[in-house]
Amino acid sequence: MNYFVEVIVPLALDPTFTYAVSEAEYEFIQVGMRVAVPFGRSKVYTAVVIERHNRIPQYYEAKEINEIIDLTPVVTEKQIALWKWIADYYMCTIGDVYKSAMPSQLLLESETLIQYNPTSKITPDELDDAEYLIYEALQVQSILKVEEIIAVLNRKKVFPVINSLLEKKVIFLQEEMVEKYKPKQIRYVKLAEQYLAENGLADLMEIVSRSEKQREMILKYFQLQAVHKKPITVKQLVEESESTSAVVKTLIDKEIFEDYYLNQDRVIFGDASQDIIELSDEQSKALWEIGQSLETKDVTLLHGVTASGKTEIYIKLIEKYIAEGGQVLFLLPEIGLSTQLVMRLTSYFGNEVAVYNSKYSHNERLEVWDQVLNQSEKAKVIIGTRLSVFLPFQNLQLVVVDEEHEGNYKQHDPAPRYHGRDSAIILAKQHGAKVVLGSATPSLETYYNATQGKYGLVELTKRYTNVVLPEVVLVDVKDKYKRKQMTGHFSDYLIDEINMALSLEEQVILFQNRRGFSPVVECMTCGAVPECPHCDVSLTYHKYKNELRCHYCGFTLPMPKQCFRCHSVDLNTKGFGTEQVEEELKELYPNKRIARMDQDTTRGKFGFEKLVEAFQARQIDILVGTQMLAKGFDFDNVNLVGIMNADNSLYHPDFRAHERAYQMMTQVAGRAGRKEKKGKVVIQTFNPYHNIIQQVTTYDYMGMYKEQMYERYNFKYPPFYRLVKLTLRHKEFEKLKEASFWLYNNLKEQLGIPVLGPEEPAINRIRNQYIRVILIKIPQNVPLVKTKENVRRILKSFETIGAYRSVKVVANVDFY
DNA sequence: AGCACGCCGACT
DNA sequence: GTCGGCGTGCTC
Repeated sequence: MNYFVEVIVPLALDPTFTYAVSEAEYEFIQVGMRVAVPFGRSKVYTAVVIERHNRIPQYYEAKEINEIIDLTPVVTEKQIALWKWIADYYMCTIGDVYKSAMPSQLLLESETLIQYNPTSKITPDELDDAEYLIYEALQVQSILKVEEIIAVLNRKKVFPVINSLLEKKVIFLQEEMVEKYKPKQIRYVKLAEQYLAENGLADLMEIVSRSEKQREMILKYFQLQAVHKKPITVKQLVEESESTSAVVKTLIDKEIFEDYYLNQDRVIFGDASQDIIELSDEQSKALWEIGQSLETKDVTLLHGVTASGKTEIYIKLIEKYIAEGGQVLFLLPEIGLSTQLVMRLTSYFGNEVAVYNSKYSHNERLEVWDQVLNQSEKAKVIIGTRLSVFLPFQNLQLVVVDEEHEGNYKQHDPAPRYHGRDSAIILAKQHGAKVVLGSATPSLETYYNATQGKYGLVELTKRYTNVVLPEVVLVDVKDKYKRKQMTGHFSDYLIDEINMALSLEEQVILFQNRRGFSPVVECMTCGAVPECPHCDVSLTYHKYKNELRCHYCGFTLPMPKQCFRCHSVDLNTKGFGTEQVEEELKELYPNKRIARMDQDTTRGKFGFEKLVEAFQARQIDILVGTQMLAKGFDFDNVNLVGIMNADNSLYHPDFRAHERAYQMMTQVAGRAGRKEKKGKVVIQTFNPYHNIIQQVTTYDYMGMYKEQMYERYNFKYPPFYRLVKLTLRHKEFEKLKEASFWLYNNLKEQLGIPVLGPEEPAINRIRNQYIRVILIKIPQNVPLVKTKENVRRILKSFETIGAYRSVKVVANVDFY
């Protein structure tokens, strides 16, 4: 009998791979265990077993695995099923998913090591120069890495030399698996067993009667034990008894104490607080409705206006599910921007919460993984970003997706290009768990699903403290300019409002959806605008460093003194960003404390938190910022919010621009008046009669929904059509053009559904690569899976055409 | 994706 | 003559 395992390797390769195992290994291995496998000529990868079988491969000989890494599975079958779903749905390989789903420590690294062969009979004069250099180096250091050999020889190609040395048997290769994770351990003490009996303490006192220090320590131990009922660390014991570790050592030597080590969990929160959450009538009703809805529907949308107190409802829900022993996943679009919410949940649930996101250290991530896998008490609730859908849940009962409409849930850059919310719904389905989606401004897709009865719907129309929604005032900037009532980018009305707020010692938030000082520099003589030499975009002016910067590739240029084309010195800046708003404010309010919040000022590790804290502590009077401001932070002392320019968010060449603009403005507006007082929102715009702006002012979500849905229907967009975007890149314009037409024509002919393109995007070159985009629109009545299979097939045949092989194609499903 | 192999141009 | 460029094919 032959024994094989089917494994996934952490590479962007479609197939799974077959390896041979011995009978004993076969018996031992379970699906979900990791094995180290040789792959290609000299690599060793950590693969995960997804099947055990006896089918002998017909066209090749299976290699043997190197070793089995785990004693028990670290990946569950449900996880593998989810990986398959993601790979299928988002059109990537399962290896891509595997690679990004696992904590890096579980994906061991292989490093090729070169070792001197002591039994070699070759003498140095039989070697050429390069070979001799390596030989010599190995006399000093018996093991060398390939990269060290590169350094020794001072050249890149070293394999021929290594190969020749291997042939001459001067050296041999060693593939060493490096286990990177070492759990941080803490030393604890406990009483030796014989003293655990009733009269143990008395016996002990007898034994140590001659040492006061030892007696004290033992008494302290009993005391601590009685109070905390938890394991006692050596450190704690030494500190509390004001003693030294020498005393501990003596007691251990006397076999009174025993020491032992436990892994420290690096993510530590305090004990659960005794916060008592009292729901308002409105909230209780919503909670009850969610419960009812989840009886029949797997997914329910909680649509509640800003500051309607969704968090309290989530907490009550979570409490109910963990009381039943289930695991709960709480998804956020971005941890960094939700500090307040995370604090709220962690302080409420204390040690039962674990946070999982990519910014945490690898060790912390691995700890959370293990806790979830082992259903630890410390990980009943997982708060995390989209990445958390990959955790090895055992008994998931509830998933909450907060700010469900956020674009951050979608991963764009490296494959897998998955959507956190949608993947979470699939994850929940596997576990038979319930899903609650929450938002003040639900995405059209979700709201559509709710109106179609696919999801349940619960609405909260009142704010938590019964404060009315802020009043929204529109300022027609065009008119204000005409009447000369503008100071810089501030209308007289907005200035009056700011003055009023400041005089009441309230804080003000101003929103400008663009960072930097002013986006572009223009020559006033010839109209030339400096552009990035690698990308097809204009450079952005950053006053702080007085330089021009490309937001796509990071290229920078010192601010030129003259126009690059006509050498005129008359250069001017067009448009404006957060930095300019901040400048103008400093002139208007020289005595006030003004701060700016955008990607540039929050870059540092806790830059964002620091700003939030400073604002909370009222050390900032006026805060200017980008989108970041819109993401759930609640401050009591803000009643005025100004939107500097509502228009630039309206005119993106994107079918979601209007929906996004509505969501963003509504969210920003929601920052105003969260406590007792009714807030005010001032929107400066050139288009006060634009529908979206009108809908924002009247909080007309339904109006926006209906109008946008009408457009989506007419122009064949989601939710009526599913979109797949194919992006092609190549450094040669002509080749790319030809290749993209070939692909377009084949898709068009074979799919029989709308295919658009191949379009040259507005930015048609990034990092010296030209770009073309093809858009596939899949109607509701056309089978999705079948269509994607066809697209895959066509892409395969595209790849077999020699001339197009160097053209990179990336598929992005549901890219919005 | 990596990575080796193999075939072509620019230098010791 | 070699070094190093990139196109091509393969990985169980």
